[in-house]
Amino acid sequence: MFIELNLQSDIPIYKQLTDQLVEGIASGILKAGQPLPSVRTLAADLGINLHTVNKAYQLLKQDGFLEIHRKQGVIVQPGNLPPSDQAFLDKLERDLRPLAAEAIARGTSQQELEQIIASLYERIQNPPSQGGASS
Amino acid sequence: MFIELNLQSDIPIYKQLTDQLVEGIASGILKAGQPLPSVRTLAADLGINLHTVNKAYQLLKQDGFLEIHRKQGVIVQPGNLPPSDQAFLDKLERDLRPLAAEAIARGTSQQELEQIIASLYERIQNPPSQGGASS
Amino acid sequence: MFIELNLQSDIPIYKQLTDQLVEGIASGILKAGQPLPSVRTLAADLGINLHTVNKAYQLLKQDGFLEIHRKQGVIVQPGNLPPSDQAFLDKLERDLRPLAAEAIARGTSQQELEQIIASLYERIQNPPSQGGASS
Amino acid sequence: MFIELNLQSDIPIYKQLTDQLVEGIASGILKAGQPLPSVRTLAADLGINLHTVNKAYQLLKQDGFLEIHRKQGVIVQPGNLPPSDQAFLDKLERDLRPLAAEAIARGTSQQELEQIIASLYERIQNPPSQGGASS
DNA sequence: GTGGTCTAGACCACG
DNA sequence: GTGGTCTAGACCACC
Repeated sequence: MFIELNLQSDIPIYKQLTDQLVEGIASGILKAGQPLPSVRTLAADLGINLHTVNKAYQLLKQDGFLEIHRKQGVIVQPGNLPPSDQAFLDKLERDLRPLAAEAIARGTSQQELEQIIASLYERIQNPPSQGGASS
Repeated sequence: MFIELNLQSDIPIYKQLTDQLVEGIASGILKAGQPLPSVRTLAADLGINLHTVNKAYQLLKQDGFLEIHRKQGVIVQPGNLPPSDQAFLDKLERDLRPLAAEAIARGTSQQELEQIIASLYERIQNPPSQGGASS
Repeated sequence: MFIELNLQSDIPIYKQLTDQLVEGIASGILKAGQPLPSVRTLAADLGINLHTVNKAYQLLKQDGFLEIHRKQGVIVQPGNLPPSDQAFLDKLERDLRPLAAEAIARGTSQQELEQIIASLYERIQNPPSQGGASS
Repeated sequence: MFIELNLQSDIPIYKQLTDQLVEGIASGILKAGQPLPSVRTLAADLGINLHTVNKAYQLLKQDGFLEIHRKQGVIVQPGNLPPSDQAFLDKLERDLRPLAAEAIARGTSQQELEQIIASLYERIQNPPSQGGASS
């Protein structure tokens, strides 16, 4: 797996895990229907607690990014990924609001912020490990 | 004060407080040098504990948004607000990354996200209570 | 632990704690990566409140002397300790200034003062409990 | 007066006052027997509370740096200034200890610290406003 | 009156 | 069991 955890970070491990799995889906590294390691396997690989992996998987299942089957194991949502509906856009705005407010208070221009967004879109959609590997 | 807390939210109260105070500064509702309520007063107004208000004030002091004085109480940083330096932009990017990743995974276009940013900039910089109120 | 508090002193308890922990790090008694007692354990050991210990730990974390983890607890900064940069030397000078001024006013010679410094360096770097204990 | 207060500082005003008066004595700017402004005058000059000046004067009187007379007002100790006795050297060491410990922990060399001391001795004993005014 | 410090005891998130 | 958060109530330093 491409997962890299920082156990010293202030960000909870399960959050790092969900974030990177979602980014894997966003980038196409994880494709629809693709199986993911079992809870035990991934926990062992990453050297973390089994419950932590399970929590991450359950959260992603709730959000519709994964399907969890007793026998088949865990697979990336093969049907429709959760949509960009109004509820999501509202949540996005709530999350962005304090970031935008601090940016404004510090004098960061709207352009600077949008440039960061653009840079992230570019890099997430074209991850380094796939560059020129498409042929 | 214009602060509105949701005591049931899973966002810590002190975080809601700091966020809204920063937004107040960003919007110009809180002006440089302006005094803020004492920890006790604000705590009483908001129906929360004085230590929670104090924690929020201390964090904003650390970040350079407030000055705290023995007698004078708390005032909005009258000198230079913290700048939009590279360290801040880096932190901004780290915070934005998982949001952008989920947006991409859900099919939110870069334009939609930038529109939310634009909307936030507009609304934070021109808060309702100040919009053209002079006419 | 080697911590000794004077609860009657006018020096805040959390300050006594941070001072002694920093001295422990300076002396090598506390080694990089070494775990420290949990806030509850240390508070109980020292007969003080857990919040007081927590405050000391948080301050040392801010300064880069400690890392605080959810499960693992608190450990001495295993990476780079905070450096002796210009900002620190400036702060040191600001703190030393009133001490030097009073020393001069009382007729303490520069040599006497430097001798105290030398003595402190010697004793902190070679604490009693480690002095040649290998023979 | 040469006193400069920073009302925004974390250092209590009375402490800034005593520090600067002691430094004035150390530097020779304030000479033995020299009268100091009355509590009211100095408070008015500095724009601070009368009680704050009074507290500073009382502390310096306790330490033997000033004499306070009902009619004559306040004068710099005309007799013997407080000596550099063992009690003072002990206090100096107690105050220096946490500074030295942090310096060691950060890798500041003993030479660097002594250089700061030397620089302070030099500058306090030869204040800018007296440079070349001795002839 | 202000903030600074300390205590006591509670509940929750994390792993 | 760990730290994180919140509450409640107290005393002190500063001005």
